[in-house]
Amino acid sequence: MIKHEKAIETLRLNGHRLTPQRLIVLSIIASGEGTTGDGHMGVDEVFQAAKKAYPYMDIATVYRTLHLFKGLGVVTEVAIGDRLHFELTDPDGHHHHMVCRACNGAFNLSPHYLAEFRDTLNKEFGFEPDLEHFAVSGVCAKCQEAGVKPKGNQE
Amino acid sequence: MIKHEKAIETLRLNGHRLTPQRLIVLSIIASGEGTTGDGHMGVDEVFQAAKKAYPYMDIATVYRTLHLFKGLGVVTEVAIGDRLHFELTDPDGHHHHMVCRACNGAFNLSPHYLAEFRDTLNKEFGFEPDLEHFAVSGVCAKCQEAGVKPKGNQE
DNA sequence: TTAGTATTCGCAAATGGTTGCAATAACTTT
DNA sequence: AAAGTTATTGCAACCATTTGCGAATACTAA
Repeated sequence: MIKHEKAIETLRLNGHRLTPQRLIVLSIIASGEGTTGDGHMGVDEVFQAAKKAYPYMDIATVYRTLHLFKGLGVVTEVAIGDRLHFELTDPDGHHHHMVCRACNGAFNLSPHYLAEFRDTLNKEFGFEPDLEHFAVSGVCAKCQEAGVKPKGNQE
Repeated sequence: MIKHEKAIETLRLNGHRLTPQRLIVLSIIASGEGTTGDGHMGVDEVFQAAKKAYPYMDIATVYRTLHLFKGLGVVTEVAIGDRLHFELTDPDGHHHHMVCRACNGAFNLSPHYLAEFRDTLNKEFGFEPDLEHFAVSGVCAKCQEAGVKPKGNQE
């Protein structure tokens, strides 16, 4: 797995130490699909898997590691129903997410759809939006159809 | 203040009880500019002010009340540097926010800039985004100029 | 290969925010 | 005006996440 190696290289190049905890978290995120099967894992999922590999693993270390990876661009954070989820950063072009408030499903959104928006904000206000890791909340087509009652009252 | 009356009417019409706690929170939000002076208040600001008016006030009640108001559209929630802030909903057309990750400033964004984006998501994916209370994180013009180091590493 | 040192870890305590529950109080009905 | 019903409250416990701190450890230089 090349992603792995590259991530490790990134760590070393930035002067971060190569600890077993970090390698474990990395390999879990890299290999793991999570229970949802859509490519990202909840923090607790990562933690549980990590404890299996290394029983002294602490939840604080998991959070710290994930944030480090996020800062290095190795991993992408997605907020799903106010829990944090993480996935390996898509190497061939970032994608964004649409997160359904009814079913908590996360759907990929190509950056192309945001490019215009960014341009406008730049030109109009000189504001540089964080769209690298961007998620829009809403209700997906399936749940609209099914008339599923979303959790967050949005009226 | 007409806003006040209207909000109270909204409460009654939806079958919610008119408790002193709710009236206090409402008047604080309605009158308060907060320490930032940009129209929205942090939860703790609201809580402190509310305790002055009614010493038994509980933080849980403040949260519950603010969420109720939010659900009724009376109040708008803005996440600023991962703290929740609230403001009276702008009666003549919603506005959205650009929140600067460096200085935590919040700038209004007219809905017009999001209309296209919503249309695209609708047509392309059938996804209905929650753009009523929408905030884009980023770095504002002033902070970019000043080269202020933002807190969240976004690389 | 070992000794030095700065980073990282595990732990425990704190954070902002939410929730369950029994007691209270706002509205309804009479 | 009083009694009944149900929403709402205050409290305390809880949640996910963050942080301070001393002990442990990955790297560096010898």
